[in-house]
Amino acid sequence: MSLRHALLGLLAQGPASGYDLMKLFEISLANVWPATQSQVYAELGRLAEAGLIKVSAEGPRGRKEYAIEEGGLAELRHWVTEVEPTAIRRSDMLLRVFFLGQVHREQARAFMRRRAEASGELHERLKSLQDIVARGDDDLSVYGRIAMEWGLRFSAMQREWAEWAENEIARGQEGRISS
Amino acid sequence: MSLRHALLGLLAQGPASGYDLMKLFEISLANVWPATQSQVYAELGRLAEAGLIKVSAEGPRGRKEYAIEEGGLAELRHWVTEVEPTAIRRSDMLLRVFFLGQVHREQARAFMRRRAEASGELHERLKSLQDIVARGDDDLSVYGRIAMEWGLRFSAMQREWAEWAENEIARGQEGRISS
DNA sequence: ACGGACATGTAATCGGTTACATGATTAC
DNA sequence: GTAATCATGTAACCGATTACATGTCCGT
Repeated sequence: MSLRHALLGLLAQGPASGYDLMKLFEISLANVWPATQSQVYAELGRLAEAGLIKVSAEGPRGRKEYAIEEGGLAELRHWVTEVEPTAIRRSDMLLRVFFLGQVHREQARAFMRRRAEASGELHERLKSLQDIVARGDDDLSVYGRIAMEWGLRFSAMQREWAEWAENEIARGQEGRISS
Repeated sequence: MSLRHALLGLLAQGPASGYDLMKLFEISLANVWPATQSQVYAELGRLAEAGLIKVSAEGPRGRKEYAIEEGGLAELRHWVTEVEPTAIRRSDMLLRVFFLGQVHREQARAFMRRRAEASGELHERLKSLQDIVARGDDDLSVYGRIAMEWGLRFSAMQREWAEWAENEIARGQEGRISS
């Protein structure tokens, strides 16, 4: 139930409407916790009902601005520091790796080559995003930079792994695998 | 809809019952695609109805052994080689990083220290698992090793990142962040 | 005889995705 | 006037989780 905490986290930086929050998701959290519009509005309703946030202002077009309450801040801090992050992570990429024995060895190598390529592209994309992102020493910059660094290291690691793997598969020589 | 392909992948290695498949999940795919018992039985029913697998034998206690069909193999191979793996990955760990500005700097450092620790433990756990896993040159060993290598590199990368991050936070000095 | 493993299923609930639906305000 | 943007909501569906429910076979 992390969408709830993503919303609390954004509201902790200041009041916002559902519409504002959607835009914030798109620019800041899109890569770590994507959310859809229907989801955001529904969860805001639940959060308000639970008393963790409240409608702080109403504007034109039925705009409702929400502000975080003390209970919401407490819940956010508790979740950040005391709830252990999820350990297991589904990966349909690694799932495919397990079944690479079902295709020709050359196809398996092409799979790895493509993975290396995609990771390289991600790495470049993040690097150019990094240049745009604020380089200040405020909280958001410090922690945003730390999250960004994870992405850079991850994409680099995955690219190197895929290249290593392509090579590893080649060592087994050509021909058909199984069947 | 990857559970479907996980099942096809396992059945591609040979016929099995729902019960067998559950055990296979636990030992081999638990870390990349966990599945529950109810899910497995339900999906087997759907796969059989779609003609991608069929009941190949019936045994005691209502045991139904499933075997993969040609259509199932084709679907599996198509999914492995031609369907692009999911790019975005949710991470409630990184989501927490974004909101670390909401807690004391010392708590943020403790968070990173704990992450480094957990990644180190994961790394060790995988290393000992590696020693147990078959070291042959058959398909499953080759590709199992490649997936394992990903885990080793990932956990190492994450540990190094967390240590770097803990340091990075320290550079901003002590005291309260925001609020 | 009995316990543990084998074996299959259903029901309720939840979080997430996609699509649909509607309307108000503002800038040009 | 009108198009873009602002703004909120509902409904159907899907995959995954948790809990419940039931019964059989095998080894000792």
